Amino acid sequence: MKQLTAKSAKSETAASLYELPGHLIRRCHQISVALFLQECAAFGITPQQYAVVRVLADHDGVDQITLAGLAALNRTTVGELVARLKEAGYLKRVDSSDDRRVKNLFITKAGRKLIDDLDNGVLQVQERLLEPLDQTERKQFIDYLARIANVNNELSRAPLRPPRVRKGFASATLAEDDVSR
Amino acid sequence: MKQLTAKSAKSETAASLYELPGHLIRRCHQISVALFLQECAAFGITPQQYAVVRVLADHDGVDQITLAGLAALNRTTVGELVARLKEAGYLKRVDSSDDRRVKNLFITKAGRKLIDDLDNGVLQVQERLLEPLDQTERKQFIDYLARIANVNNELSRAPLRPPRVRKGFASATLAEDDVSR
DNA sequence: AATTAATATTCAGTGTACTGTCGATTAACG
DNA sequence: CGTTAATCGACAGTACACTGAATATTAATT
Repeated sequence: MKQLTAKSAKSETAASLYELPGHLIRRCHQISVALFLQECAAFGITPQQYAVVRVLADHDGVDQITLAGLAALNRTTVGELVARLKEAGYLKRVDSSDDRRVKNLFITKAGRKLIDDLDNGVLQVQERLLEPLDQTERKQFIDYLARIANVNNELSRAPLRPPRVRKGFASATLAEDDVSR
Repeated sequence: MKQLTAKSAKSETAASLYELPGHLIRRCHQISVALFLQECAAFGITPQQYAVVRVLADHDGVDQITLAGLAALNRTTVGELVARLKEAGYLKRVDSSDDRRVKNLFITKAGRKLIDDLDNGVLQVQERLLEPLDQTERKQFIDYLARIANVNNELSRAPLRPPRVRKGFASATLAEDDVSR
């Protein structure tokens, strides 16, 4: 038995492209990136590069795969980002002595300074992005985003991953809890 | 006079990376893309390619720049997408007789069939994406996204643009109004 | 009509975002 | 302890997402 709703009518396209969440999310992402680049133009840094350095500030010494998980980026993408950030002097790569496959990544002083310098700018970007919403709506919006991102995390091709606890390392940062929520 | 809030304390970083709307939007975008690719794997099509064909279905015969505006994509990106979609047989490119700079783009029967075939899949993608939210929240979320995208539209590096009314063309589709809202 | 300005497309270059595969190395298993 | 499995990083390949400049052409201005 056919449903007699509007959607079952053959020629009627489901919803306007301009109302599809996927399309809207892409546009919001474009705007977010544009605002970041504009705000941080003086530093010649991208949002993804910022995320990588920022993660490193809290998890100094991790390997690239772990870093990718913590930044929700693909391993190959992180490899390229790391190469550029190393070139720019914001991080260092050191061959691990424990595991000859691994390259440990360490934030430099310039990297820490970058995070400090960008702190206000990053906040302002978020402010400008959310300007169309009032305070209550902003909280809700962020909550919705977080729920969608976290509940569907494993559906992503580059999911967020907490750092694996490694052999003799007593994890200095209480990472596990921090990431998942 | 210094404010004595937490934020003025030097070492305290403003907000967790994982709570920044920009970062969350990127992760939601990743998930949205992953879901689309998975759902439409049989057709070998990406969300952006879908958007382009979809726009063309409503604005057959437009030039690339107009198409870029209607899909909120960069002109160069659209050029590449068009090349691939032409190769795949979903659209045709015809040199304009009016203006020798212009290449008019036309959707093919295969293109229209694609849109039809993908209709249900696209709806299911949105459904799965928004699953963490209840019906009321979904409406709100979409409204928030639309407001952020539309109010900040001009801040994007690839803003949404209604089609310019061209010389002797009585625009068949009521485009203007459709796009802005 | 000649100069200037604007527009459509393309090209070269950079950066993000993956997949699939490979070599080197380490961990797990029997 | 030796085979197998898993893991880290790199490479090749594809697609999206831009910027800035060049080319060709049309529109606007003097």
